[in-house]
Amino acid sequence: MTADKPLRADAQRKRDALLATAREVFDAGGFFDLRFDDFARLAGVGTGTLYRHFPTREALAEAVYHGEIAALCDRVRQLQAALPAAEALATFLRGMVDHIAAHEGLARTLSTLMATRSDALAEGSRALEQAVTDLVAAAVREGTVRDDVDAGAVMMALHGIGAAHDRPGWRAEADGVITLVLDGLRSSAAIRTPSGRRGANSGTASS
Amino acid sequence: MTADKPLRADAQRKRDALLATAREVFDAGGFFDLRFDDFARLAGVGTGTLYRHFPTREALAEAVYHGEIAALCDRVRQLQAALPAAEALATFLRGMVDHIAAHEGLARTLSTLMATRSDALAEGSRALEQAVTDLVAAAVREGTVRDDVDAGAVMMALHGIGAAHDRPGWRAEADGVITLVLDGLRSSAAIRTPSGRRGANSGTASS
DNA sequence: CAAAATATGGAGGTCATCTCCACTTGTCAA
DNA sequence: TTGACAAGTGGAGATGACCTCCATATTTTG
Repeated sequence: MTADKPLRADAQRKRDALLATAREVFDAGGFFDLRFDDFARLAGVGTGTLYRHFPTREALAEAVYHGEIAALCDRVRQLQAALPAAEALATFLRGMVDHIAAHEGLARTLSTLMATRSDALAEGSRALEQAVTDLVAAAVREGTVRDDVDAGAVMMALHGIGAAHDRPGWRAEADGVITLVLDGLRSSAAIRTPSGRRGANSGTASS
Repeated sequence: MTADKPLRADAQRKRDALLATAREVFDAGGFFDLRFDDFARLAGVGTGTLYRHFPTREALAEAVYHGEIAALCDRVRQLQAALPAAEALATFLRGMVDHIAAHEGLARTLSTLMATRSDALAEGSRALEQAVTDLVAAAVREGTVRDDVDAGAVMMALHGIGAAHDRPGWRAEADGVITLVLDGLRSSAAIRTPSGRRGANSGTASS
């Protein structure tokens, strides 16, 4: 995937400068308010160079995002190694809320990107999704989590939390979502609903 | 809120044309791929007229969105009148997934708007949020739903479903989220977790 | 019917995005 | 070290979307 092309020394330096500046702006949340050209100047490179390294805004974002994802994946694996799966999952999800809370700008930027151009970003976040899926699968094997709900649902809920981060009562609501998801995931909940499969299509709210 | 100004006959006709076209493009999901000027031509009006009626893309979207929201609010109230609150809530949430599935383009457009410019849209969706909040409150009074989780959490989960609508296994995952939320909302789940308040800050995933 | 009020539409200004290429910088073999 | 070729740079300017402005057209009213 990452075919390391021997990049020229000079080029590497510029690229790093771009990436460093991007990270700053990204985290400050002003990623979309800044003219792309000015962004180049801010990083101390010419527009041409900026476009050479990152053809689009999204490409740049994706590069920054990549490191972030890697760190989160590491954390998932650390937790999985240290705790029972169900607990690891709970801790990770709670920690995710803290993390998003601590990096508001980043969350904002990411959700915007997700909504507009999901192609590259969705691809990049696949790794995190895989890690979470593994964790959920482990919890299912433990018997502490129901097996009739896809791990993707957890990602979806997480996505909702990130995307809605500018709501007034965000923190409380985000904690609420996590609580609902975790309690909903307990196997006993599945037992309490023995009918199993739930109908997919029913009354539709016509517009 | 909607102070009806006596609009000139001609103006009303143009406005309707704009709105009708908007709804089509909106539903087709091409709302952001279409040049705003071309949009005017498509509706058979001049650019000036377009901008007179809807100063920004968002304003136009908001106008379309408004009707949608009203319909959903109606549905919430109908269900609440016809069923026990907990059941009404479940039916509404399941129905929402059907609805989003049936209007993919609209869901896509809305989530994009939410992410980019939440001001007007968030304001417009307040009505729906209020209706859902009422419904949850009724279920809490019934005793069929826990009282320690904000109704906003449900909206957040819903938001996540809408925003992630282009995932491969969307339908199954969306149903999964709803299942988790509904099972998580059962009062008994709260009883099973008697410690009550959950810590807000713990280990953070440093980046 | 005339005139006053209201609305139209599209030509053109403004500004962010992106391309292109003359020039600079790095690399490598001799 | 040096020359020469490859690799990269940067910013001037083309492109094209967004929005404003106002001379003209359409309604409404007295």
